[in-house]
Amino acid sequence: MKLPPLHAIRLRRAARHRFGWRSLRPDQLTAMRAVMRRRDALVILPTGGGKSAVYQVPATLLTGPTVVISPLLALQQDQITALNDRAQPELRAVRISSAESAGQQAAALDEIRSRRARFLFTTPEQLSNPKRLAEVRALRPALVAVDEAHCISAWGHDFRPDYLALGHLIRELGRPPVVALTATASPPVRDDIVGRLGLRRPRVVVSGLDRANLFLEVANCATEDYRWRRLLALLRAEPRPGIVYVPTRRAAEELAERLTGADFPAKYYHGGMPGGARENLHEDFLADRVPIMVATSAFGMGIDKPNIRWVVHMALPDAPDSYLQEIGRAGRDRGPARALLLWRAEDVGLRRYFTGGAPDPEELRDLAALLRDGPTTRTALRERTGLGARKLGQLLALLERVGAADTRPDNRLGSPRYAPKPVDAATAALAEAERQQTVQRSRTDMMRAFAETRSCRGQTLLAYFGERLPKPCGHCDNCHAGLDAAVSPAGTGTTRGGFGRRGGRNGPRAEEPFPVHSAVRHVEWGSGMVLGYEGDRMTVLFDEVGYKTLSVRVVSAQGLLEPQR
DNA sequence: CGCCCGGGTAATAGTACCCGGGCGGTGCACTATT
Repeated sequence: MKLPPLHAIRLRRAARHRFGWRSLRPDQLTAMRAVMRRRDALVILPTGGGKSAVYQVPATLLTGPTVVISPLLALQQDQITALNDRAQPELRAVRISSAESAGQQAAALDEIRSRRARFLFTTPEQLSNPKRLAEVRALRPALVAVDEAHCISAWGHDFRPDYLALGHLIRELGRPPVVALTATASPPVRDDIVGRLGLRRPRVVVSGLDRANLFLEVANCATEDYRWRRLLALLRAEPRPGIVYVPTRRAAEELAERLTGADFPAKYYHGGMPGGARENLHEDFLADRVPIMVATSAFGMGIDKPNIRWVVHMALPDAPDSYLQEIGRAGRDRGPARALLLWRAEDVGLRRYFTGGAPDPEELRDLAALLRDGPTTRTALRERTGLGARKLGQLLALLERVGAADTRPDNRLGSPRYAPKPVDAATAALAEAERQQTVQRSRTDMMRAFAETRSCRGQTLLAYFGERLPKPCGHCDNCHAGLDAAVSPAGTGTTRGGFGRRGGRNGPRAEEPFPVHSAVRHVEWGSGMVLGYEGDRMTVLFDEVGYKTLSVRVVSAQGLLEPQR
């Protein structure tokens, strides 16, 4: 039964007739065909790489509406507007969120029911309301698209706990096929998405993460003043617009003011600003009315602006995940763009703080005990424990992880039948928290290693994401300086202009004892996955201790790793 | 974890240092007032 080509034709036709897209790229088509065969998919494509099309085109061919779960209301608004401007009336998009009145929500459901609209945008928080879930279920969705799916991993564990329950919620929707979409996801984040959403043998589509038009530069700044002067140097040399990322809200406000005073007109943006102001700034930036945006990490998700010429980081990001996401906003028009990281060792302190400390074992134990009294709500638990919503969410996520808590279909929380005793649950949850923090710290370590490397930065960054760049990237400061060749031992180093000396052929080589992506075991750190090689260094991601960089020579000489099936 | 700031002390006039406390990111939804 060779149906796929037929789907390809139908998909291309739908893309052309329904949306006016004249061609589909192979990776888009691959993902769409998986959806048409009712298979789950995990799609990792750069923003602006036609991610939305992956669910929008199949949605026009399926019988039944498509539910789009997306993290930010502002982002949803943009997508809805784009769909309604472009698509035909019966393919309209509607939304259910806190921004709609009860009347508008009812009208939205009605439009879907009567087939005057096909896309329903909503949030995980909406679906976690049992009444809402039942309403959406009654619409018999044919497809669920989870946009910005990395939020499951980045936010679910503490910040927005409803993200963690998304898999359960989708099951309750009748479990239509699920397509999860994101611009960047490292291997553990991918695992987290697949696991949390309960994706079944998903088709994984990853497009190349390497961006040849993006020049990567890093400077270690001994002083704040040097950091400032490097920023000014870039601003004098480069066209606008651009984004300056800072670690705190206060820094955003102060730096914007300082820049404006120095004749570099800048605005600031952070999560503490009123919604209206944020919306206006967002619009102004998109419309080229803000030449320089100084912002915290609140700014940027879903910004699909082609002409951003540079992104500067005024501090070390918490992980390569965030870094790649943020620099990826530059140069979408494929024109030359710069990513400049200005960091100091002191930056790490703030990251350590954000990683958080150990939870209180007594609080964990008491909470586990309360859950055994029978299913209850978050609100009731908050009242009985006196914990804040945020903290409660964190503790519950940990207890769930160790089998001491579970979420019922009605969204109430209880204790599974064979749950461990509260004391044991607390011990296990504490260990789990420690593991998560260790992994998070190792991510920051990898970010720092990226900043400090004298090898090709493109290769280093991609190795973190489990991708192999066969040759030095040629678009980073180290490649440019010829450092990669000068410094690395008889490894990946090639002289500039001499790329490809070692070829780009696949397969393990003598100096690469384990294939990339193969499973290994370390005597002390347990099981892990080989992510990549760079000169004499190899990067391995361990389940328990996170990312580690090892010397290949030492690994081979001392037999530190062994292959694992 | 590491900063900034304020207050105290030491020491001898203007500055140097220590110590403790506070602060630091990301958003949904809901409620209560205007």
